[in-house]
Amino acid sequence: MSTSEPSDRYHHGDLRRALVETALELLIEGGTEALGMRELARRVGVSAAAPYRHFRDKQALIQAVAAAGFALFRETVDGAKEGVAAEDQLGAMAEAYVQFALRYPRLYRLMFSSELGRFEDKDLRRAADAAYESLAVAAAKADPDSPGEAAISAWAFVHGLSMLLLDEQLLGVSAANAEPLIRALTRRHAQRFGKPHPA
Amino acid sequence: MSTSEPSDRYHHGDLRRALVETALELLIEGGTEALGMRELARRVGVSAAAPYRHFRDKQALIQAVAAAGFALFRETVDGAKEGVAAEDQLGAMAEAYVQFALRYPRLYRLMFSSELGRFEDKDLRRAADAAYESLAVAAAKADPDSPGEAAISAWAFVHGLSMLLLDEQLLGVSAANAEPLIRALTRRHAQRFGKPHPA
DNA sequence: GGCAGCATGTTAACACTGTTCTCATCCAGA
DNA sequence: TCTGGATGAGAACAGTGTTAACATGCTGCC
Repeated sequence: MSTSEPSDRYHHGDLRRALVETALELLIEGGTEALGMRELARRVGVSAAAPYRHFRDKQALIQAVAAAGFALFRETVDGAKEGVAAEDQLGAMAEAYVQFALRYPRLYRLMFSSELGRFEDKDLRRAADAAYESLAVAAAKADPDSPGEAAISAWAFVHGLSMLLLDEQLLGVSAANAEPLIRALTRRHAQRFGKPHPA
Repeated sequence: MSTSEPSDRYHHGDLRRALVETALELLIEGGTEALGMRELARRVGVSAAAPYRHFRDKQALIQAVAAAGFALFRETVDGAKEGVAAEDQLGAMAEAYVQFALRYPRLYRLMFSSELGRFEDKDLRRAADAAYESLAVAAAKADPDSPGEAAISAWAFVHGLSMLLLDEQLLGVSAANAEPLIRALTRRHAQRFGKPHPA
């Protein structure tokens, strides 16, 4: 909010950061529809053309926002394993993953909605891969026999579950009262894939 | 393509259907960016205002497109279980599910991307639920002990896997050569959740 | 058969958007 | 101190979604 608002100088001082921060707020509140270049410039208190000194495109701006989202995301998921017994870490992280999606639904959607060309923007790609890694290593540790498949499976599961909850596709389960279900499902999944193959 | 193109009359004849069909093509080819009211009208050979006689909004048009997508989706997934042994049906459907997502990535994204207000449009909601059902009953059959959880788990898994493949988030796995992996993962998942609890 | 009414089309306009010019202002280093 | 480059403003352009007012064609009623 009030990181730095000098506001009446000709040069803003740190426009690029201000743009990304405000864009993030705009996105979180109003979704991708509410995130427009002009509206953004208005909020920051700057002319409509100014952002183009810092971002080639609207798309470039969006990529930066998504990258910021991935950083926050990574912190959250990674932090969830602190002080947790090794065998429960995967479950804890999975839970944190889904809860992040539920807390910032529109941001989460943007991060994975992409026609934001995740392939061309290196920063974005790195941020996304980093987030993937933190869950992948936990999954691999839990199922050393087939670490690759375990990672994919875990990631797919939490990602899919998050999307379903966001869409309220799960009959009778609203995002509000979903916590117990999340707990049960993520733990159950982690357990099944965690234990060595059951013969 | 050539269902009916009279083209030079003042009244089109069946504009609504033509709009949805063309919008679907437009979406499949160019993604949600390429799907604009004016461009759509142009393609159909009609004035820019004409679509508004049949759809209140751009959003309403998009909802109709998504509903059509869900219908096609459902046919595909449902059809995959024909002539397959009962115990393999869930796996076959899961495979068909992911392959649909890979064949029509932009359509699939739209169907689940929604800020298309899946809650307000009854037709769309029904179409989506119908698609959900067909996989859910197969999952429930495979794991009668906890049919609810099994359904959610299966759905989440295939949905998440689809999204990951679309994003090329899976390192080294491009959509092109993904088929063996899909086979292995879906079968493995179906099996694990299919067999009654181990231990 | 002729005619009213309604559904469906058109044209013109509005407000808004992303984007790009050109010009103004500030700041940093020679 | 002065100059050049980075960063801002302002005006303009093409394109968009949407609406209002008008035109056309089809259908059912006398």
